[in-house]
Amino acid sequence: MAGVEHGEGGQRPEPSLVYVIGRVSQGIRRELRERLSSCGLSVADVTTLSVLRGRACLSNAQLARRALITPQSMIEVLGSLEQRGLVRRRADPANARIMRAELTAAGRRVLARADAVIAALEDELLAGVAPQRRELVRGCLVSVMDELSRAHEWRAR
Amino acid sequence: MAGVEHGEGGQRPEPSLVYVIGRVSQGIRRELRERLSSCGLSVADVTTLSVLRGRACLSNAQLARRALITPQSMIEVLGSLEQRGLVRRRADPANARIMRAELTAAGRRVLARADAVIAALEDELLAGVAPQRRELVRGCLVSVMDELSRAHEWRAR
DNA sequence: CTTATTTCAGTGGCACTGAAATAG
DNA sequence: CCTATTTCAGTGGCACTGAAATAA
Repeated sequence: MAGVEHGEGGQRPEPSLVYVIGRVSQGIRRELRERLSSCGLSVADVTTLSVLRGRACLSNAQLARRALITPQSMIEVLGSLEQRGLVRRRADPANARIMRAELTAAGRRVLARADAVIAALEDELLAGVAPQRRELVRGCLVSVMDELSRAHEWRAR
Repeated sequence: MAGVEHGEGGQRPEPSLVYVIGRVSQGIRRELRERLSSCGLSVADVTTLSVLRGRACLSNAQLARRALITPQSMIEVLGSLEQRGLVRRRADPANARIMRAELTAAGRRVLARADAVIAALEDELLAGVAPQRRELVRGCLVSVMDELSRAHEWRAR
């Protein structure tokens, strides 16, 4: 008599969007952590690599703002990625203090493998959502992300 | 010449939904951590309290499954909540091994304060999203959450 | 002098794996 | 025995605050 989790069909109050996102993010991070370990990447690694893709040569501070974490946190992720040869860093010609980062060929390769893992996960998770709705949800979340970026940058001053 | 982050208007590849959720969740967790500290609550605390609301008397294992974390992780959160008198735990009359948890009056009170904080955050974040779309987003994320629950329970065996 | 960036050091929340005891 | 739950112990990823040095 262990898994007695029968419906109890009471009308529960609808959980707010923030609560739902919190739970979803918890689950996704868990799944990603497990599946990405085969690529030798952490969740933070992949986030940073993906931010770096197509927008080469970002500074540590810029990366931190885009990933919504502090510069100090980004330093550690970036240091690990550089050590493994997935990212290359060079001093900005116009400002010797700024270190601009970009993907290496190896970084691009491993990111492509991670993309496949993530695409597979996404297919599973969105099995019950119509394709046109997926794009709509993505758009709304991008809007939320922009709002968060504003709050984050504001707080960083 | 510090914040040179001008548009560079290149057409970047659309970030996948998993990536977007990852960034949004990072930002929301950050905001919540900061704002909830005034209530003396962590993000994990609020998640657990909200799961417990309306579904009184859940076991530690049930709570863990609903919060998409391991029973061991939930033990710590629950222990902290119990110590602070926000949650009460009692042995199940039918199974002395199972400890069923429920909110105390104090727990309900502090959760109400957290709800106000969360509602305010939600209003800010969804400023750019039409009301009818919000419900659509919520519905899709609930669907994703169900899928994650299945994966989580499956892996727990 | 002021501001932005990089970076070192220490701290802490939070989830993890492994393993054990208990109850049905 | 077998399964589910609870719980202790140790580990680790990851983001944090604080503070310092450097460059424009």
